[in-house]
Amino acid sequence: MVGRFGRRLIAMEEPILAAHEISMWAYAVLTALRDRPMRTQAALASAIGADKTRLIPVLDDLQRRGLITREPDPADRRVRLLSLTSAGGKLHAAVQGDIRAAEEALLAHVAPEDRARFLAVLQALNEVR
Amino acid sequence: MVGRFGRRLIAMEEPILAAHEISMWAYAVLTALRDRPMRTQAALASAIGADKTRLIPVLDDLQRRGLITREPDPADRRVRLLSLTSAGGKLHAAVQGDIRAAEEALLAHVAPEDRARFLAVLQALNEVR
DNA sequence: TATTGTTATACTCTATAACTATA
DNA sequence: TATAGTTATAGAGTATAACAATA
Repeated sequence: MVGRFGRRLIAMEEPILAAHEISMWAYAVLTALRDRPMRTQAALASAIGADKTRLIPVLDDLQRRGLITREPDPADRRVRLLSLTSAGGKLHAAVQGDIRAAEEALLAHVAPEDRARFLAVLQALNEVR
Repeated sequence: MVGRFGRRLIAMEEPILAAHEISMWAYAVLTALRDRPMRTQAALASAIGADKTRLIPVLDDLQRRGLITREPDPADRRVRLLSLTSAGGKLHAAVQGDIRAAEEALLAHVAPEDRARFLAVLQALNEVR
């Protein structure tokens, strides 16, 4: 059931991401960087559960489109300082808004008191152990 | 959250399936055939949301291990009649038992009244539209 | 020598197309 | 000719290993 629901959500999000010309990984990057800038690409990769090598083309694209900054740290020129540009922040907000609206529409089929309980249990299960 | 929970469940199930030397697709096949035998491989594939071509090595293996039968229909020798053997049924029951036990252990962290509600909402969300 | 990022390579999963056999 | 199943091939997505730059 969880698998089916997850696939349903992904199917629901895909056209939204496509409309903003952004991949799921790119969206994950924007979300992570909105929470806080990162000092290394490896830290970003582990934060979103991705491999560092498969993040590189994603970062290349985001940088080329002016959605993130990616500069060598003057103190240690091996590492790349990553942060969101204002354009990146705006795009993230737009995508997040669309996704939340779609989620709300789906959750509208559930009674409000069940809805809150459902989300709380889901969160609790994710925090077990 | 749903994605994270789904990945967690998959990670939980993987060692169980591996212990029984069975893949996730093979388990899906056994489950579908336990519910009812199938008249064609294509019907089985669509029942479990798989492509018919990627089912073939799975069926080859299950047949070789004596877990399913797979015989040409005498009435139309193009189609293969599929059903579970008793060994297949036993293996499915064993795997399902182990998976259910692991799920119960996880759900034990949730209050019993929340648990039923959670599963009901999950099912309802899957039935929307 | 160790670490960050990058590139090249290989591997897994999946889908598409071509083929065989039956009808 | 049309359909069920099979095989061969190609395409994503991902991970592993080798490499370059910097410390």
